[in-house]
Amino acid sequence: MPELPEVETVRRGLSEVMNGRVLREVILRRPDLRRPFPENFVVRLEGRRIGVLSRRAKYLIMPLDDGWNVLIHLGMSGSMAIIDENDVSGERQAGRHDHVEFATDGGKRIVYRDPRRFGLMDMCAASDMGTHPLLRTLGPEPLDENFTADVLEAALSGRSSPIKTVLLDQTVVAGLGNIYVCESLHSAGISPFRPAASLSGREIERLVLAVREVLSRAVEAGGSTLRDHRQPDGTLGYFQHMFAVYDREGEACPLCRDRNDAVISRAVQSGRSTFYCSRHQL
DNA sequence: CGTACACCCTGGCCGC
DNA sequence: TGCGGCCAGGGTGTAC
Repeated sequence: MPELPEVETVRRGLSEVMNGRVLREVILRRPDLRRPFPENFVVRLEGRRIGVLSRRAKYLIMPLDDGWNVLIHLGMSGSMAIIDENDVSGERQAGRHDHVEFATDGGKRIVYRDPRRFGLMDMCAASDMGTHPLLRTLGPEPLDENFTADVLEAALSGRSSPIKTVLLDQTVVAGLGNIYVCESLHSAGISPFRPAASLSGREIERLVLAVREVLSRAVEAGGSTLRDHRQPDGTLGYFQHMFAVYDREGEACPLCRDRNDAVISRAVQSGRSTFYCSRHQL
């Protein structure tokens, strides 16, 4: 579930209760997620003051006042819940998939849930952000200025794999997942099956614009659900969003409204579902 | 190096 | 209601 817009939404929600706060207590309920937690994780966090939360690709970055950063990846099923300690007065019991808790000096408890445990947490010195193994190979941020048609064209050149697959490669562009790749290609009118290197300069320009548009609209949608619809249990990261093609096999293509024969198709590429409109994605 | 695929893990849904 | 099979938004390791 969590791709760039969802992680960004989580970051914004957590910022309100974590930025500038001291970590009063950290609880680990198991030794690992997808990989083990860093050595002495709890001790290295407790008592530290948090700086300003940021994000790189699908990683949440929590800077500490001793020059270390905590890296958090939500994997496929991770989410964060904000709990007000005054509301529950210690009677809350941890759910089966509540693996980590961060309690702050502001009276909030942030709970990391991840049923499938494909997420991870790691630590990285602020000076190593450019060299850390998890961050080093990441491509450009799609919403940054340096994600340009020229940069994408260079990354696509020499790649014979389908454009769908290549856009999922985090070294090409960082933060897209299966949903937003489908949405972006649909919006740009480009077939997911095209060899990446076969895209023309004009198509690549369209694709860059589409990626930007699709992602920023999703971030906006996340922001509004954050404001208007904070869930009762405080869960962040799951918000309703209307997709044009994703999971809409058999429905009419919203970009081909004049044609009642234009229907969303589903195919499997590299073992993952692709949703597309064969009429206008060429 | 680029590509294809199995795999990590749990839960939800569908058909029988 | 129970059960097997299939599916899921991510990333990595391995083999070719």
